[in-house]
Formats: sequence, structure tokens, C-alpha cells
Amino acid sequence: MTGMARYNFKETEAKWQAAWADHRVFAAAADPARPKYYVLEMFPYPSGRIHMGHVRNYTLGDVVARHRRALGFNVLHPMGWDAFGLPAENAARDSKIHPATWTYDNIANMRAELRRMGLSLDWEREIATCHPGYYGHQQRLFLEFLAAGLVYRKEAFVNWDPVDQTVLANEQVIDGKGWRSGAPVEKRKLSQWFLKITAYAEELLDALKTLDRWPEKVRLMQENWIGRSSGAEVRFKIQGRPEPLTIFTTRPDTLFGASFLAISPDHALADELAKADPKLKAFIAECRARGTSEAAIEAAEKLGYDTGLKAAHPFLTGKTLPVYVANFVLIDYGSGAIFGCPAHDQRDLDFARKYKLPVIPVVCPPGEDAATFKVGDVAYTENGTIINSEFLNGLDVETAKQEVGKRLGAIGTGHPTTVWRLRDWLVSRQRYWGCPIPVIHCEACGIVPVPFKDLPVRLPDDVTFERPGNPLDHHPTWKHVNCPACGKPARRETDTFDTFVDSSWYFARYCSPRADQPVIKAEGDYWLAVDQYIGGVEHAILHLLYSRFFMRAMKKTGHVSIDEPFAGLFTQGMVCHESYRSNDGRWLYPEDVTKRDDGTAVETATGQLVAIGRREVMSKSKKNVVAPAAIIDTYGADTARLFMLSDSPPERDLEWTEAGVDGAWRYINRLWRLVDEPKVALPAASEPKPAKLSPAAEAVWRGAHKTIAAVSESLAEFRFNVAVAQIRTLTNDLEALDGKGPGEAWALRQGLDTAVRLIGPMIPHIAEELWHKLGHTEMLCNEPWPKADPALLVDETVTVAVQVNGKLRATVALPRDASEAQAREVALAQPNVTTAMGGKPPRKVIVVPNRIINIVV
RNA sequence: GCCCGCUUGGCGGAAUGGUAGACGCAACGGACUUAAAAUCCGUAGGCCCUUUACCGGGCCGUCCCGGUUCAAGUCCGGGAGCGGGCACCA
Repeated sequence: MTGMARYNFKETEAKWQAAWADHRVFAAAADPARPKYYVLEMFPYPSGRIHMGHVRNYTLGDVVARHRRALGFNVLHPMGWDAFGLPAENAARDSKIHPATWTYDNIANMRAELRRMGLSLDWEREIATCHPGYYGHQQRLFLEFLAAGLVYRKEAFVNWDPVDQTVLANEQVIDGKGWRSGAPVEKRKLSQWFLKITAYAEELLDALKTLDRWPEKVRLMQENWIGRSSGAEVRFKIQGRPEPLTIFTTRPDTLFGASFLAISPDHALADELAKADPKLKAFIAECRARGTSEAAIEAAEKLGYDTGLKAAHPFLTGKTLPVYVANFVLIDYGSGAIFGCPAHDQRDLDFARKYKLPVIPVVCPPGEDAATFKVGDVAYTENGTIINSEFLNGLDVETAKQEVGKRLGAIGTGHPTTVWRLRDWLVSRQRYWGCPIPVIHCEACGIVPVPFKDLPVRLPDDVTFERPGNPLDHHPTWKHVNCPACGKPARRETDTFDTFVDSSWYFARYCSPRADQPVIKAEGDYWLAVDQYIGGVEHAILHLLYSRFFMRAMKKTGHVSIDEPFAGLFTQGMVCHESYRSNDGRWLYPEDVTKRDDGTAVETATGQLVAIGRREVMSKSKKNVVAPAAIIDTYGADTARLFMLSDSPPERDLEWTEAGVDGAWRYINRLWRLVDEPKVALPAASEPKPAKLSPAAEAVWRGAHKTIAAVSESLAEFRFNVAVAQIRTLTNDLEALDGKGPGEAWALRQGLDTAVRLIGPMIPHIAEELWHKLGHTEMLCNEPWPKADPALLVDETVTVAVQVNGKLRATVALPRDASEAQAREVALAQPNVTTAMGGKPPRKVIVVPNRIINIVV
């Protein structure tokens, strides 16, 4: 026996990683003569270690990249770092490490870990968003957007943490409190920078229809997020005031049912009235103090304050409506003011009951009597016949909406309009570790852009994190500059960009990562758009929407020629694991737990029984994490990759199990032995097909071609788990072949070549090694994808199922494409079939060629 | 509240409207071994019939109810459970 020498993954993986790097196999270059394919996985935040989610993400991308490469595409597959962000500042505060040091050290660690995965990446294009060579170009883009009218600065209410003295993103406000300080968050009006994403609201919505290689789910989420509402704007005259009050409604048909108007506490009119009305002022303050969290809103009562103002109904002479300030009216949706129609809107109804306002039904449900129809505790929001509404009476809701629109236009008090849920993108953050916003505030000149020649505006290195607030603002000298326009002393903007800005164009920068402009046009025109983008569904809205906006803005400013950055999108599932908890409530890492045969588990160190929790997404807080580095040490990258691809479809969550990893490892060793210790001497690769093949050899040979066809299709459809299963079936068949019959050695070699070639994108190191063991001299990663011979995909004899009344009674072997008469005859001759027919004559026989025969009696 | 998705053996999952359970994990029986690991062979949805055994056969079965069809895991309608997105959006 040659011995069960196990496959030495350490040596092999290192060897091929070095070979690929030495030959610059994956370095991409634009070549207009070849079709391109741009594969991209969402770049990681450099937290310090790669996690299983990364392993899954990059494995999926690598399979696509290597497969496309084999199909003859010029593949671009780059990697970089989403390197700005708050954790670096927290590290600085907590551990006194400079954010830059922390970040670059983490990048070095993670790059080393990623390299061990054997990914077909072009590392020469690596970028980090915290590098001035990246963010300087981002500053230039911002200034060009500013010049193009896509940027503005305005006062906005923001979440302000009074302890940390910083603005917080909505996601950082938990139950109305700052996530770090725990202090109640205040609403503060601050001057902030905005990108005018709403300018593209309609386009961003309409273009979703063209993204036919995006998941339906993501398109829907974006559609809801952009949120188009059609309705009407109505201008109400207010008694004693020159200016009308403009409201927005989606239900202009219910205008005759209006019983009040309500404006937001943040509305300019409320502000103005509050100056003369201390009670109103107090009411507004109370509204603002209320939490913005979901729970707070749920619990919050609908509160209103009657301003005493009276608004005139546009169509009912003499009828007036009271004007309230109400806590549930949002300032930044529509016009920040509404009319309330209690009969047909639940919230308005609740409000009306509370403040004893009239409830006037104007839509009568089908089947109800208009004279007696009343609204109780539940507003009626469905379609019906309009009543109590003058010229609208008798119309349905839709027609009435149109009619009101026309009438409002005719008397000049309103018009049909569309409003959007989408808000402009607030990009300023009071943080250090981000891209500085490149403007200068001058007393005399106002906002002055930093001249291009002075870019990048670099972050200063010498900052302190002892004081709360923005270190850039505290810096003794950084912000003091002279105005580029008038030369007088001025102040540099100390806000930095939201890190979502950094990730909104990095995929374009990869096209020309060292260029002295954001994107070299020719390079971008060749490589963009990204053909296949892969990442977590958690970015389904923000990152993807911002990037779609950025491409349009970059097109407008002449940097790219496309609107849509990602032609294809795939959202992968999460990696899950059981969680373990000790008696005393400590979470335990899987590596500190020993599973026993009876299904229970103990803490290895203490022998104490531990509670096994349900499988859930791996998270540091529950310690149900497995470090990729440890798995690669023990089993190798190929095993980790194979497990990631096996079992679960990539869009679903995957449970990481030790047993599953063992299974992948076993398969890799089987594959190794199959080539390393073949049952018979393999003929040379060039050996022609022998004249005679045994039936087993014939079956394996045909099977190899069927596998090529099936795997090619599965890979194209992202059904990697199925592709793995198909290749495993082929290798099972190869193992079963004893190799002694005529042509079997030849068929075995054909099958092995095929199996190794097909599995190459998934487990590239061992595949490369086996490919050479099989006598090939080219690197597998440079070999073309095999083609299935269509003639071998169909068998001479097919097994056809025979049903009687839809129930399977027999299977029969028939020549392929046998005549219907022959099929029928053979089927009816089956003893089992005649028994099932019970002596009755067939009423009908359905013959689906090569598949099924159904006899109806 | 609005919108969306999912539900198949002990588990992950396969299945162009056409033979449900491919492939794997776990399990069980056996071989090899002093032993273990590794490896190999075999069993395997449930219930039942036939048989010494093999071979065979029947009924049920893809969350539930109903429908379309020669034929439904798959299509249509209704419901339940689980999961996700948005949410005081006028």
C-alpha cells in the first residue's frame, strides 16, 4: 500500500499562492479587444480580523471571477478597504493608538488573512479610503458636485449627543439615547452639508426597472425607500394673514371632509406664532424633547395645540377650519402641513375624537346608505362613492382626485403634485477619522471651495481625543487658513464626510487606482459598470442607493458614462452558529466547548454542562464566532471555501458546523487520493478515445459531459451548492469505476480532468496541484472552461415512468425518442400497469416523449 | 399598520407542471485494526403486506384548506407559522 498520505494543504496552498502572485496571473489590464467582466465584493471595514461573513462573500466572488476568467473574459477583481469610521476613533480614545496606526495595522493583518484564502484578486489595485490618494479625489468630486448644484448647506434638525458633543446618525440613537454616552439625544438645529439625491428621486426610482439582474427584494426595498406619493398641494387662505398655508395630501378627494389643518412643530409658521405665544413655545419644546425612537413614537400620544388661526375652505364659502400645531406632522415630508379628514384617516380620526372635531363622511362604502353611513372608531379608507362633497358627489375616489386637482388649478389654490419619501443626504459628521470637507468659511466671501491645486485637504496627524467633540475643531492651527478668494483670515470646515460617501465610488476608482484624477475616462468606460456585485443584504438600501446617485453625479460632472454602477447584484445570506452559555451566564466561544455524543455540551476547561442556544448570526457579543484564520490553519483555505459553497444556497443563511467542515475536508482528501493513487495507470491526456468502451466507461464518459453542462448552468445561476453536488456525483462515479474494462482507464482520465477543471474555481489550490499531477503543464487558472459535447448529453435508452391515473406504477426502458405507439404498447404490457387498470380499457393515454406515460382509465 | 419573502426526511438541501428526497451532514450495521483515528462496504421518509431470505408490492407523505390539470412540492385562491424591510410619510 502506498500509504494513506494525507494531502498536505499547507505546502500546496502556499506554493500556488506564490505561483499566482509571481506570474501576476490576476493583474488586470484594459484590453478593448476582449470582453471584460468586473466582479466585485463589498470591500471590508478594516476591523482587524476577517470573519466568516467575509470568507463567504469573497469565496462567492472568487468562484464567479475564476469561472468568468475561464470563459474567456478579461476579469477585473479588485480589493480594498473602507477605512474611515468611528471604531478607529474609539480605539484612539480607549487605547491611545492613533486612528491611522490602528487602521493601517488592521489592514496589514486582514490583507495577510485574505491572501491565505487564495483569492484571484488583483492586489496591485488595492485602495484604502483613508489614504489621501483616495480621499483627495473624493474632495475634488465634492467640489465639482457643488459647482454642478448637487450640494447645499442648510440648517437641519439633527440628533445631538450633549455628552459626546457630536451629531449622531439615526442608527446610533437607541431608545432616544446616544449609543456611546447613554445620554438622551436632543434635536438640534445645525448647519449641515447635504447632497441633493432628491434631484434624482424619479430617475432612481424609474431606473430600478432596468436592473433586471438585481434581486426583486432589493429593488422593492429601494422603491419603498424612495417612496413616490401622488397627490395634491392645496393652499389654504388663513384669516388675517397675507400668506396662504400650503399642505400636501394624497387624498384630495376627501377635501370636503376636512375638519382641521395641522402643521409640524418645526414649521416656520409655528416658529413665528410661538414668539407671541409662550404656551405654544412650551408645546413645541415638548414635542422636540420627545424621543425619536420607534418605541417612543409608538407610545406617543397624538398631541395638538390650537393656534386660534382659521383657514378658509377652498370650495366652501364661509367654512373655516382650525389650525393646529401637531406633534405627528413631519417637517420634511410634503410641506410640513396637512389637512385632517377624520372620517377617512385613522390618525386624523383619533385626533378629532380627542379634540372634539367634526367627523364628516365623504366616501360611502359600497352597499352602505349614504344617508345613514357613520364612522365609529375605525376610519374608512377604501374606495366608495363620494358624498357630502358638492361637485364630487357620485364619483369614485380615483375620479374625484382628478376632479379636485382640476378645480384647484382653476381657482388657483393648488395643483396635483408628487412628493417623495426620500430625503437629501446629510453628509457632514463632526468626526476626525473621515474625509475632510474641502471648503473654507470666510467672513467676507462666505463659503469658498478649496482650490483644486490645494487638494487633498489632509487630516492633521497631531490630534487629541481627550476632549469630547470633534478633534479637528480642537486642533490649534489646522482650521485657521487664509481665504483663497480674498486672502483674509478664514476658517476651514471641520466636518468630515459620512463614510457612506467613501464607499459610493470606490468601485470606479479601482479602474484607475493611482490616477491623478478620480477616474481615467477610458479606463472607466472599459471596465464599468460592475458586472457582478456581491455583498450582504444589509446594504440593500443606503450604500446601493448612494452609489447609484454618485454615478449619476459623476456622469454629470464628466467622470463616467454610466448611470447604474452595478449591472448585477447578488445578496448573500449570513453565517450562523449555535451559541453556548455557561451556568453562570457567560457566553462561551465554540472552541471552548466540547460537544458530547448525547448532544449535550460541556465547557472544556471546567467540565460544566453548558446551555446550547439556537443557531443565529455569528456575533462577537454572543461569542458564537469561529475565526477563519484558525480554520485555515487546521483545514486549509480550500476546505473553508468548499464548505462555504456546499450545502446552503448562497442567498440563504448558512450554519457553520464542525461536522460540515469535516465533510468538506474528507472530500478534498478523497479527490486527492483519486488522482494520487488511481486504480489503474492513467493514459496521457492526449491519448485518443479508444475504439471500444465498456458500458461503465461509456457511462462515466457521458457523465463527465453531463456534469460539464450541469455545472456550467449552475454556476451561471449562482447555484453553487448544486454545482458542488453535481461535481461530487461525478467523483463518486469515478471512484466506483474499477478501471479494468476496455476504455475505462481512458474514461477515468477524462473524468478526472473534467472534475478537477470544474472544481477549480471553488477549491483552486488543490485543483491546481491535481491538474499538474494529471500531467498538464499550463496553470489551471489559465485554462479555458470545458465544453460539453451535446451528442453525449442524451442517452440512447431512457427510463420512462408509467402512471395510471397519475400514480406511478412502473418504469420502462425505451429507446430515446421512441414512437408514441411503441411507448404506449410497452407501457400497457407492464403487469403492474394492467393490475392497476383493473381490467378497464384506457380512456386516454398521455405520452410525454422520453419522460412519462400517463394512462387514464 | 403597510410591503416582501420563506415553510420538503433527524439536519442543510435537490427536483424544466412529469419517477419527491440528488448531493452532503448526523445515525445505524459491518470490514480493516491489538485499539483508536483514517478508510472501505452496506442501511436509511412513515406505515403496512408478501417472503426463511432475497425479489417484490400497497397505502400515506413536500405547513393547512380549497381549486386548475391526464399529472401539483411546483400554478391559482384562502389561512397558519416563521423571517425580513419600512413605519406618526398625510
